[in-house]
Amino acid sequence: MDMEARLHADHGDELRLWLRMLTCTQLIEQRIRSRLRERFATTLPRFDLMAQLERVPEGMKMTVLSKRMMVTGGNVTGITDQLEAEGLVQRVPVEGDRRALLIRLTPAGRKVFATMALEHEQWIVQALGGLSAREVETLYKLLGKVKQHVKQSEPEGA
Amino acid sequence: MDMEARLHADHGDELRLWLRMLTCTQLIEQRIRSRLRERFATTLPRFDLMAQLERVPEGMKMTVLSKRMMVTGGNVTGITDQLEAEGLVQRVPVEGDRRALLIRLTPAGRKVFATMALEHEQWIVQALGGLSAREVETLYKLLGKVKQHVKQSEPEGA
DNA sequence: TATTGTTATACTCTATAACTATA
DNA sequence: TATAGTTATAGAGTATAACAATA
Repeated sequence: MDMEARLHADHGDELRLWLRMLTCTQLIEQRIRSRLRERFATTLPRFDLMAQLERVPEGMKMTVLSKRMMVTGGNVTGITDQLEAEGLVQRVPVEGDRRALLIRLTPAGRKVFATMALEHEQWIVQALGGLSAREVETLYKLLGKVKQHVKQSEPEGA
Repeated sequence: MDMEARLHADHGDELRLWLRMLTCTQLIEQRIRSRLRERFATTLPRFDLMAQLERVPEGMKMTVLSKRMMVTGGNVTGITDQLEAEGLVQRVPVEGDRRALLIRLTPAGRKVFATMALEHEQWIVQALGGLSAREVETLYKLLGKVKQHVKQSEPEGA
């Protein structure tokens, strides 16, 4: 085997791994999406936004939320509009910067989210039920490496 | 700790793992999508459809393609229409069943795909470059378990 | 009756870019 | 000038369901 062939030799392994990552994620994600729709008439981005807020009672600025959710700002505005209209989140002025807003869960939003989150967690546990606690940990660590490396090698900007 | 608390005790691990899976996949997927757009003016589903066909020179029926791509039939028709209009795939009648069609890559499509696939593979290798060959293998195996378990516990139908 | 593929539709999610109001 | 958030737009991606032709 010459140098160049060797250079590309086992790249098929990475490709196979990527395709499997995609398949697993899509399988689970599709199920979560349809259950969120059926059970709670909501969507994954809406659930995701609420999940982000749930950890930070004082609220979160749009910019931060946008980065966390990995989508651009306009989208966060749209989802926030929906949830605010339903009384699940509220926009709160930020002292000292009149441009900024904190988005936070309302008490009603917190209650609704708690119900959804409980069931959501069960779906996940069920989906990942084929793994031992040790395997879950191993996967978590290895994907941590992937995440770190990908973020590090970001194509600039982001 | 009582029984019920123990029952739910380490479910947080599964949830954390799921969120990390989602993050990793989205990070890489977003990058792939934007590069496919910039470099080849195409989309992930279009690339995916061609990738499925590339392995099967004689072509693949719409139904099979639909299952492989994990989307419903109407979408496959749409993407196929686009690619056929560009001369990258063709619809071929199936002997013995006049309802069915085989979709296959044209020689032009095969050529175009080869170019894209080469670059695409490099993107993936780059994204997963933080892992050793051994870690790639471990991840692949563990995700294989996940995939198997999820498919097994399918909510019927599919 | 069931299956294959198509059509029509509607909705969610998304990025982009122009815009405003503050800083 | 730069930043925070909004608005407007266009397109990707998807599921659903009714449909025609064939099995």
